[in-house]
Amino acid sequence: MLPIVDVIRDYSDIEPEAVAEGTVRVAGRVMRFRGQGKLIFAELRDGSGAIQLFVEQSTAEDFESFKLLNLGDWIGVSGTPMRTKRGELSVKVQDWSLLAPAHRGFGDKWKGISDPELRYRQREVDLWANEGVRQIFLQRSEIIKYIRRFLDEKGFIEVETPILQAVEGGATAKPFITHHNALHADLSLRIALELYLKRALVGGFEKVYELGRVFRNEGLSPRHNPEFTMLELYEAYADYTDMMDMVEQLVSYVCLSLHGKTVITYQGQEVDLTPPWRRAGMEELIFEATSETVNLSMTREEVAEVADRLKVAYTKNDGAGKIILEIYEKTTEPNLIGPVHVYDYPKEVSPLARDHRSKSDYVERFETVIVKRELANAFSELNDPIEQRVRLEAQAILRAAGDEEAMAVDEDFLRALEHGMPPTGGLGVGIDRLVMLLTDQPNIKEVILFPALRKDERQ
RNA sequence: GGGCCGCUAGCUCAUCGGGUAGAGUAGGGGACUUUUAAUCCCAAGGUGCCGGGAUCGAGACCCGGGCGGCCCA
Repeated sequence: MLPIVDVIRDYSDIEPEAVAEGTVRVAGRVMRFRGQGKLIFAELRDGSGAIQLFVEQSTAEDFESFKLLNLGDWIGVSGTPMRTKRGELSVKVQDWSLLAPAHRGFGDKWKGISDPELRYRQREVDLWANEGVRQIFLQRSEIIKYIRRFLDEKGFIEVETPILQAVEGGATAKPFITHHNALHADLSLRIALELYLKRALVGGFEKVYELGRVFRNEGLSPRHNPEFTMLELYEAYADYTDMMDMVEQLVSYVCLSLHGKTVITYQGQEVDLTPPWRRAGMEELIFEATSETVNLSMTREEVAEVADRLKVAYTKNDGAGKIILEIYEKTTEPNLIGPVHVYDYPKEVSPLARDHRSKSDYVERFETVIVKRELANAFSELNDPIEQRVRLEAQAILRAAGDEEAMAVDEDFLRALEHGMPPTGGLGVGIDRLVMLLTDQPNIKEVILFPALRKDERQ
C-alpha cells in the first residue's frame, strides 16, 4: 500500500488526459463523492494526503457497489495514475474493496464540526474535520522528538520513575489519591518527577531526564489540565546558571527544528527565542513594574505594606518571602513578554532549592517566563540532607495545619540524600505550555489530544 | 467559586412583538461519463440541553440545574 503523497510525487508530471503505465495501490477514507451516473469522482484521503479517484462504470470492478459508498468509508484501491481533462491528478480505479464502513459522518461537508465541546469530546472526528487540528498534534509529536534528540545528544539518559507513590513530593500541589487493594494502601499519583530523579543522581546517573505525565488535583482552565506532561532533567556538577543556558538551548533548538527560525508569533505577539535571554532578579523586575522596592532585608511588616499599597492579597501565615512572590505574580509576571529568566527566589517558597551562595534567605532558583507564562522552573538542587530535613519538616507543619499543598517528609528521599548527591542543577519544563507556545494555541485543550472534561450527563 | 456568552435536525446555522420551527449539508430515493463544496428532482428528518414557574398559549419571558467557551478569584 502506497502513501498517497508518494503517488502524487511519483506521477506529478503526467499530462492532462494521459494515463500512466502500471498500477498503484492506495487506501484511506472517502472524503468527497461526486456521482455522475456512469462516472464517479471521489476524494481518497490517508494520513499523508488526498488524491482524486476516477471511477468509470466501463472499467471499474463492482461499480454499482461503489455508488453506495458513504463519506468516511475506508477503502483500498488499485488503479492507474492519470490526469483528468481539468488537470486533476487521479487514480483510475480498476479494483477496490471496502475495508471498513463509517456509520457516522464528519459533520457539515464544508465546515465539519466547530463546536469546541464536540471537538474535544470527539477528537477523532475533529482530526478528520479540521486539518489544522491534525497539524497541531503532528507538531506536538515533532516537538517531543526534538526534545529527546537534544537531550540524548548531550549524553542524558531517559528513565522512568513511579507514578503511584506512597508519599507524593517535589512540588506544592494537591494530589489525586487512589488505592492499592493488595497492599491495603492509599497511593498518590505523582505531582512531580523530582525526588525519584534525584535518587537516580545519588545512584550515579549524572545526566538524567524523564518526560512524563504528572497529575495535580486542581481546577480546569485554558492553561490547566489535571494531567499534563513535564520534562525534568538533572545534571550533576551543574548549577542554576547552567540550567538557564540549558533552557535557552533546548527551546531554541526545538523551535528552530520545528519552524526553521527562532523568532515566532504567539497570539499576535512577536517572541524572539534566540539565545541569550534576559536574566533578571525578581525584585529588580518588581521594581520595573511597580517602582516599589521589596527585599528580604525588609521586615515582614514593611513588605506587607508594599503589598497593601499594590492591593496584593496575602494571608497571615505568609512570611516576607511568600508575600514578595505574591507581589511578583500579581503585578509583574502578567506583563512579562520575555523570554526572561527570573532568578533568586525567597527560600521560604522553595523547599527543594539550594541556599544562595551569597544572599541569605534566598535560594538559587529561577523561572523562565515567556508571554506571561512560566515555561520552566529550575534550581541549584539542595543536596544537604540535614538542611533538606529541616525544610521538609517545616513544610510538614504547614501540612498538618491544613495546607493541602504543603510538602510531606519523604524519608526514602532524605535517606538517599544522606548517601550523598553531587551538586546538581535541575530543570522542569511544562511541555504542554511549550507546545502551546510553538503552535500558537491559546488553550491547553488544543494541544492535549483528549483533554479533561466534565462527564456529559446527557448521554 | 463569581461574572458574561452559548446550547434549535447527525453537522453548520436561521427564525419570532410569546401563536406549536426552517435552510444548507450529511443520510434515503431518482437523473446524469470529466467533476472539484458538482448540478437537478423527490421524500424524510426535531423531547428546541434538563426541570420548574407566570401565561389561554413558551424554543423564546422568569427561576433552578447541566455542559461548554471567555474573563476574574
